[in-house]
Order: sequence, then structure tokens, then C-alpha cells
Amino acid sequence: MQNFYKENLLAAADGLRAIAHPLRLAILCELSEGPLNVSELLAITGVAQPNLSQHLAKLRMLGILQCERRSQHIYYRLADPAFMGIVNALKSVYCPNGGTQPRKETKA
Amino acid sequence: MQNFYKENLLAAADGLRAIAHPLRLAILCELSEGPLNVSELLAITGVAQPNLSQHLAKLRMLGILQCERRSQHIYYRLADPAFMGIVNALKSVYCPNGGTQPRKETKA
DNA sequence: TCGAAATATTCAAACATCGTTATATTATTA
DNA sequence: TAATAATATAACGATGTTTGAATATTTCGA
Repeated sequence: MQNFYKENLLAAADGLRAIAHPLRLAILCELSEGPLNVSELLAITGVAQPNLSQHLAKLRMLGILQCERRSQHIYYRLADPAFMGIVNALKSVYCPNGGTQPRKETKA
Repeated sequence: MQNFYKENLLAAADGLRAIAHPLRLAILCELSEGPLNVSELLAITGVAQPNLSQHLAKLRMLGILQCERRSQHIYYRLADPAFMGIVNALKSVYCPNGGTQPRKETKA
């Protein structure tokens, strides 16, 4: 398995585990259409606030999301466009219908 | 989050969790070059035999791998080429050097 | 048919992950 | 500056995952 195993596989598995959760996938799919603040994500996903916050924290700490405060609201965006390649591959496997609908522009 | 959430996200997260493990990723990467039997995978990965067998069982039961007995040996192959889209997206993110080396043909 | 090789299964312990509840922090508005 | 809205953190129980050890099964060859 050469050095490929020790280095890249561990990193790839970490990255996969980071997104291998329905809520985190939902977050990534939504943010792939543009940034959103926590309240908006809360309304879209319908989960409990601390739950969402913890998943956002995980994605943020892994460098997958960036956040930026704008007065009362904290906006999240995708930090690493490379992850979208993976999300898109997933969409093409699991979302025959095309996945989420495009959103109206929220003056990002 | 429409119906997209309940159906596709759960399935996609399941699929991701199935491959979000260094050894299972290694197996998928190796088998993406062609079928291998368990002894060969054992030699390549260097892990303990029951450990490998358990991960193979998981991938097999999820329909990601197929296996076929050929006298003493059991050969595994990728059952679902759709997964290769995901594996390839991963490779392009995590394997700058290109990942595994191509193998000699083992008369599949 | 007996033994050995190849592979799978079972079980328990260690560990990680998830959701919930309660609480803290930060920024705005009154 | 006190109250409130937005978001984060902490602690905890429940559940899931991973591994190693022991053992079982299947197949082939002698």
C-alpha cells in the first residue's frame, strides 16, 4: 500500500467522515448555492439550534467552511471549493432529480 | 430543505460513511485498478486478516463490492462504478501525486 | 478423508459520534 | 445599560464504529 496509505488515505477518510452526515451534507449543498447565515440555515434544515451550531463548528474547524460576522448575523460559506467536486459526485450518484433548487440571490 | 433532505441526504450520508475509513478507501482504490483476491489485498494493505475481512464484508453487504470464488481464492471487484466518481473526486483532492500505481494485469 | 490454506464470523472492549438540555457569549436595540 | 436576539459551548447519555482474539467454514491436495 506504499506511503499512499499512511498519508493520503488518512486525510481522505477524515475529509469523508467530515461530510458523511445528512445534516452536514445538507449544509454543504445549501451553501454551494451561496452563503447563508445561521438563522437561514436553521429555517431551511429545521433542526435544533445547538445541533446545527455544533455541525457548523465541526465543518468550520476542519476548514471546510468559513464564517464572517455581519452585525447580528454570522454568514457561512464554503471555504474549500475542492470539496464541491466531492459533493457534486455525490449529487450525481444520489440526486437523480438534480438536488436542491437554485435560490434567489441574497445580496452576498 | 424539501424532500431532498429526507431521501437523498440520508442515502448519500450512508454511502459516504461506508467509504469514510482509510482501509475501505484503500480497498476501493486498489480495486479500482482491477479485481484482487483477499490474500492479495492482505499483502497490499498489511492489516490483520479478520480486520480486512470485516471491512470487505461491510462493503460487500452495502453492494459496493462483489465477490466471486475462484477455487481457494475469493476475488473482490467493484460492484458499483458510480462509486468511482466519488473515489476519483477524492483522489483529485487528496492525491496530488496521482495515488496508486497501475498494476500488472492479473488475468482477471 | 485428513490436514492445511484461505476466508468469514462472533464477541467484547475501546473509542468516536450524535442529539439534547442547559448555559454562555456577543451584538443590537430600547 | 438592561433586555433581547443570534449564535456558540459544555456536559452527558445513547448509539454506532473499530479492532483484536478466538473460532468457524470452505476448499484443495495428499
